[in-house]
Amino acid sequence: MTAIRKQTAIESKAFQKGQQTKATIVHAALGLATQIGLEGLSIGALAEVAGMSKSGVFAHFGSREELQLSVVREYHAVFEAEVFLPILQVERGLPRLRELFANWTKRTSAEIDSGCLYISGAAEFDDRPGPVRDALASMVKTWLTAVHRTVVQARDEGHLAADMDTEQMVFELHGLILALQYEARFLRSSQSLARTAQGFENILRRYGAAVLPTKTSAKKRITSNS
Amino acid sequence: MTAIRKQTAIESKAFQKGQQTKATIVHAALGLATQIGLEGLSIGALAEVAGMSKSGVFAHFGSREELQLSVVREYHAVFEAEVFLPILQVERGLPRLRELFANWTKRTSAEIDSGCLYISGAAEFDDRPGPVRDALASMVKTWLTAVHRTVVQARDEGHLAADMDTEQMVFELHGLILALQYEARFLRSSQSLARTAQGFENILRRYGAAVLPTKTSAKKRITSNS
DNA sequence: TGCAAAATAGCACGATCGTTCTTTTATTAA
DNA sequence: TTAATAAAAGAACGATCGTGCTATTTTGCA
Repeated sequence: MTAIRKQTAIESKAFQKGQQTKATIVHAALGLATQIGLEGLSIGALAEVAGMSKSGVFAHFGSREELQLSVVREYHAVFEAEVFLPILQVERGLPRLRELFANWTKRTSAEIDSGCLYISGAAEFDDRPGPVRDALASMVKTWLTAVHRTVVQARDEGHLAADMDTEQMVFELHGLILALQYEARFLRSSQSLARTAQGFENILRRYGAAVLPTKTSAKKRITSNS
Repeated sequence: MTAIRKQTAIESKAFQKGQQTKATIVHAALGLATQIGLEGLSIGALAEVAGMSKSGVFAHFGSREELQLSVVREYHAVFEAEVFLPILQVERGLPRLRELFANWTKRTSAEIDSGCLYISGAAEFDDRPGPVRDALASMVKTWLTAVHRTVVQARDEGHLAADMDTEQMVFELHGLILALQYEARFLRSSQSLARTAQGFENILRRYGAAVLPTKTSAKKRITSNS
């Protein structure tokens, strides 16, 4: 039974306890970072909430910057799994665009307790060059590109005006999300969610969405529309 | 001549050297805070750029928090003088609203080198209760109220649709500014300024601005319009 | 010019920061 | 079960943080 296993330490999954606790640490670090910011994230405080020693935490990353990068990557994975991947199940065009914005809104507003790292990180690192800033900007651009692609698809499906400015629409959608985060999270305004939804409808109307199906009836009405 | 002056130290402007250097310190602190954030602002670094000792700087405020509050108040004064006060010279209605947004945009985009404290501060203090957060939120609300008042005036002048949602319009305008700051300052996008201007025109059109006078011809055309 | 008070500097404190090194504990493979 | 190795802890470092205390310098008025 023991002789059967011939795998070396390199090709095996051996010594994987570290990876597991590292994942736990990164998860805790993301929670801290979304509350007090990536710059406010300290190894000492992280060790305390993780129930470990400072050096124990530190050994997993080798530097504070690498810890920050791990947190950014973790947030990217969470954001992708929660906002982006689900919309691929919805048919292209306006339905998918609606689903995208709904998820995006949900993520931003649900984060009244946790905060959006893409937004707080931008404020913290817009004057701080380095790998963390690069990673953040790269991931945000990736996401905005995905948003743009979804808009283009909606236009190509005939759900938006053919001569519309797709990048302009992405810019305005982004503004709605940022205003939602700002007014809901910082100003504690309770109406931000409704204003965001209304703003989305206003933008859709302007960019030539002939039919404005509701989220529930979107899929069937659009297919019979194109 | 000397006997005439009977003022005490309290009612006189005597010993005002301190006020002067304090103003210099706050000005330098504002420069630092807009670059590295209110939380990143340290007394040691501030003393260095001010050419003073740490304790010399500290004595003017008594605490770090009071220093942060002074910086916030200073930014409020700068913002008011630069963005708000000038628009009062322009006649009420759409012309003033245009001027307001132009100044706001200018302030945000010109701050590609200095940063907007209302935005970075919101990201830093949305989860940090205390006097600094309260001061920031209060001043932002004051400004947004002024924006709303300007919108209401434009509607009452007949320059916007009578049944429009004024608060919704302020929300969307705010979103444009936030998107401008985000994409210009963090993502280094060169097109943000044009997108912001285009977004403003789109919003104006949606909220029923019948005539869309250019900035230069705004004043005369509007008076003959109402 | 001299005197009082304000303004600034100097110094030191406890705390926390990121990081390095050494030692101990936990885990895995043989 | 034992040897090898990963994982975690412990301790200490230089630096910087905010802040208090005590001198020293500068300022403003008589």
